[in-house]
Amino acid sequence: MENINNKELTICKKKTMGRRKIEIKKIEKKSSLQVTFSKRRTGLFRKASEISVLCGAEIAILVQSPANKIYSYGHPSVETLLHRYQTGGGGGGGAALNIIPYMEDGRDKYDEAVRKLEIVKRSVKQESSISSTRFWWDEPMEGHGTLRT
Amino acid sequence: MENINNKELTICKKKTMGRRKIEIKKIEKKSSLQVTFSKRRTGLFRKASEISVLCGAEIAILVQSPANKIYSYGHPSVETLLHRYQTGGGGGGGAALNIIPYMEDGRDKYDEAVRKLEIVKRSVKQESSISSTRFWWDEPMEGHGTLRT
DNA sequence: TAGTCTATATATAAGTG
DNA sequence: TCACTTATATATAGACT
Repeated sequence: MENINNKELTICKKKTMGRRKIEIKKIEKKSSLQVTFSKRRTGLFRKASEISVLCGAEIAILVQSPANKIYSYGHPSVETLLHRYQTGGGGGGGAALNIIPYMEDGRDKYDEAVRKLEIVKRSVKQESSISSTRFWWDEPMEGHGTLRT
Repeated sequence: MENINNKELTICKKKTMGRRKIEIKKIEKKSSLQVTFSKRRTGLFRKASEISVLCGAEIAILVQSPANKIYSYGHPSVETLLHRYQTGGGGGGGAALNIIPYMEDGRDKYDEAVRKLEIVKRSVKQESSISSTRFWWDEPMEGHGTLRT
C-alpha cells in the first residue's frame, strides 16, 4: 500500500464507514428515526414474507409509524388470519399449508371483528395514504420472490 | 496445517459449511421447516422489538406455525394496537418505551372486535399453548414441554 | 420518502449435543 | 425443541441522490 499513483487511493480512503453499530434505544434524531423506521419496516415485512413462504405460515403484522401512519402486512391477509383465529386456528392440518393469494376484496365480513377492522383500515388508508395499499403482497405470489418454481 | 495423517483435514477441511444460501420457497423437509420456523420467528420478533424501541412504534404480529400453533407479539400489546387503529391511531407518545408485560386478563373489551379476538385467543391458548402472554425475552421460549402451565 | 452504495453488523443454515 | 458453533448470507447505518 505504497507508491500509489492513483490520487484517489493515497490513503486507501474508504468511501463510507459502512454499517455502524447502534444501540437499541429510542432514536432521538427525528430524520434518522424516520429513515430507520422505513428501512426496518421494509426488512421486517420481507422477513415476514419469507417465513410465510418458507414455512407455509400465515402471518399478520400491524405497525404504527412514528408519524402515526399505519402499515400492515398480511399473508394471505390480515383479515384471513384473524378469521383463522376465530375458527380455532384453521382447524385441521391443511389450512396453514395452502397459500391463498389474497385476491378477495375482503368485503366478505367473516365476523363483526373483521368487519370493524376493515372499516378502520379503510379510513386510515384515506387519511394517511397508507403505503401498504399497493405493495407487493397485493400481487400474485410470483412477483415478490427472488425466484419461483 | 499439515496434519496429513488426519484424513479429515487433508485439504484443510472447514468445520462447517457455514450459513448456506436457500431459496425462498416452501421447505419440504418437515424437520427443517420446524427448525427454520422457530429460528425465524424468534428473529422476526426480535426485529419487531427493535423497531418498536428504536422508533417508538407500536406493533403487533400474529403468526400461525406450520403445526398450527399461534404465536403473537405485541408492543405494548396486540390489543392496545388494535385499539389504536380503532381510535384512529392517535396518541403514539412515550408508551413505546415502556415494556408492558401484558399481564392483564384482557377483559377490558375496548370494542366488539377486540373482545371477540380475546375470546378466540383464550380458546386458542387452551388448545395450542399460545405463548403471547409473555414476551419472548422473559421466558425460555415457549418450550415444547418446558413451558409452565 | 424512497432508492443507491459501501462496509460492516447481524441473522441464520447446518451440524452437534 | 433449545443451545452452541462456524462460515456465510443478508440486513442495514450513514451519506448521497
